[in-house]
Amino acid sequence: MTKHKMKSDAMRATLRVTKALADLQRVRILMMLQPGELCVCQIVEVLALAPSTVSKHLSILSSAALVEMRKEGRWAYYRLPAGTNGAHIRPLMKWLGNTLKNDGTIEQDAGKLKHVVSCEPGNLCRRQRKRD
Amino acid sequence: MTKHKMKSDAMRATLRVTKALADLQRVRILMMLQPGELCVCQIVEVLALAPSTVSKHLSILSSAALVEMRKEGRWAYYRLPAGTNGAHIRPLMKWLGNTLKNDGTIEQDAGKLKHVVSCEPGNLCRRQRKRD
DNA sequence: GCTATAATTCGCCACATGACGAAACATAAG
DNA sequence: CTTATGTTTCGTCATGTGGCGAATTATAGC
Repeated sequence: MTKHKMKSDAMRATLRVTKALADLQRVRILMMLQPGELCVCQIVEVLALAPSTVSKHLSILSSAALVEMRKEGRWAYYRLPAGTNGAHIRPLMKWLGNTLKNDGTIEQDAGKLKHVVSCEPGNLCRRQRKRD
Repeated sequence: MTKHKMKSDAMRATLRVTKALADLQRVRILMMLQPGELCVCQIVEVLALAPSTVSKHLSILSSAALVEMRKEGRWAYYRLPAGTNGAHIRPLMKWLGNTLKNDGTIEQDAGKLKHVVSCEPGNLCRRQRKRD
């Protein structure tokens, strides 16, 4: 059963996930989200990339079901999928967390995050605009 | 300690692994190796790719420590790292196996493998040469 | 030593991917 | 309604990646 023309649906989903994990910036995002949800501008601040670039990364992570999104007003908050939704990829996240223990980049990102989360998103984006 | 200029060694290793997993052919190879070691020409036979291409894939998997190699005469046998060597990536392989349960491509590969392993490597390569 | 052969390395090409800025979109504020 | 602003989409470009065949390497057999 479920044979004709299904052409490896599982493989497609699997590769969406592994490809999503095969990029430095996306791994940094996932690790940043471990403590809790973040809005796009906060991620932009830590990664120091163009908003459009970060948005693209988030959409790739989203397609792989590695993150979930929530809109609140003008802001978009991203988080790791909780509960049943995240069950499938939980082992991967655990592996990621283990292999990246003590990684310099991740530690620095966590440091920056501490400062970033203490600001209102609004102030943050205003600051980003100033820099042009 | 271990700070100055180490520039995220863990991250480099992690990305070597995730990038290695982010390709259809390499995932097929890893799944093929679950039952046991295979020589290059057997893998070539199943994937139906040029030997040079398969060799490249195997070297990428090797750099990521996802496979080990053993030379016997003219033949090179590849296998999943066993015991302590494979401990780090075991969770990943387990996840891969789970998500690819019932995948069409993987099932077909397993089918081809049954026929391929029943031949001597020598005969196999002879057959491949014939096809030019 | 020479030939045959399994595997790898190299050079090349087509295509995928990540980066940016500009433009478009959606929602809050005036 | 109009403006301001956070995010996304689109177009473009530079770089990375996967594929092959030719050349190279290493080992078995004559």
